[in-house]
Amino acid sequence: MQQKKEASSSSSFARDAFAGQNTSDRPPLVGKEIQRLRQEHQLTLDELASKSGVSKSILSQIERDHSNPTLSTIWRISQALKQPLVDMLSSGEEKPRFEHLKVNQTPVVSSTDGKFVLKILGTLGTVSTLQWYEFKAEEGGILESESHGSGSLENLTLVSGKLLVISGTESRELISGETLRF
Amino acid sequence: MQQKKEASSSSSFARDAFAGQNTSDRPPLVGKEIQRLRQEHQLTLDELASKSGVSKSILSQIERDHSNPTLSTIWRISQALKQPLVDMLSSGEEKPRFEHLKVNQTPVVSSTDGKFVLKILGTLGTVSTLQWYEFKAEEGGILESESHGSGSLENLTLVSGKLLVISGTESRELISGETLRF
DNA sequence: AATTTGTGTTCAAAATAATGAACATTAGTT
DNA sequence: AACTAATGTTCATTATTTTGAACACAAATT
Repeated sequence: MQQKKEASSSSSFARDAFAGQNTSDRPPLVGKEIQRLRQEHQLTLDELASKSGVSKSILSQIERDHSNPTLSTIWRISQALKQPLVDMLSSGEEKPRFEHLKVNQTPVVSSTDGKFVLKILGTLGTVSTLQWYEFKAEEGGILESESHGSGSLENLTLVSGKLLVISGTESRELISGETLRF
Repeated sequence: MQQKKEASSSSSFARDAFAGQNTSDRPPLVGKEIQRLRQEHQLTLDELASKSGVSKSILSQIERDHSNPTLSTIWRISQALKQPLVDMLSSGEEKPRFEHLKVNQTPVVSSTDGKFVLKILGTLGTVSTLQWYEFKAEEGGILESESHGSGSLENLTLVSGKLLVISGTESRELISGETLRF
């Protein structure tokens, strides 16, 4: 065998699931992330356990990275937290770099009648496929937008008021505070 | 226990790793994808086994979805195939055209003193590394957040008011309409 | 055709992930 | 403080993943 973890002396599971590996070779540590998500959803271990069908004892261990979960386990947890599975696999530490856009540096597009304002809040540096807008409209304001390309995904959150969104043949009406992804 | 797979009659592993689950609740089937990648790299099971440190027997089972791999196992395979772990899991993920979050379905975190409210507006399906929040605070409200993972980038736009952002040792003060990326 | 060689599958044993119950710990009440 | 309720951790057991060796099968070589 390639690289064997030392046999545990007496307890039935390894104290640290990934004890013998160095930092760069280590599988993603999902514990912190899962715990964060669970707490954001205001769930206890018991509640998440019954929602996900995963026992709370193993949830506890996974959150503290004392166990090396199975794909189906991670999946069931992600389902219960309504979180794409992939999201839980990012971890590590961050090295923040600031980029501060002042008000007058923010590009603005507005209609001739002034019924709406679209602020281009930016494209994220590394993720060039992501764009970020603020959109304000007066009563009856209409914005017709080009298709943003096949496979593009829009995430629209309405801060206040009412909004009718039409995409192709489908349409939805949003009220204040709702989010539409399409 | 929630839902038990029937005990296998004699062999030591389940015939189908996810036998008892219906289609929509099924964890992503990584087998096909792994097999495809292995063949693209022109590796035999033996070769991938020695590259990844995962035994060829389990590789065989995983490729045919007869086993439910562990996170570290998937990780070691993805490393050997020089493939982002995430790509092997995303194949089975589904993404509805519209996803409409009603106000009361939006998870909310609020401080005990009620001085701030954080809404989890969602994670974009395809760009799974993106999360989206709405944050409201009263005068003096403080939110302390965990690290969001290595290489993560935050894009914060202040709709109104004033906000002091502290990350590690650095800090910035924002006024209404400004955007901070870090 | 028989033999070797390469490749994938199955077997029995070992390691460990998952479970439910008991225990520990914290927070809230009397 | 003592008691209770709520939440998280550890324990003993069970279920299943993982392993290395043996097996089966196919393709190539003699």
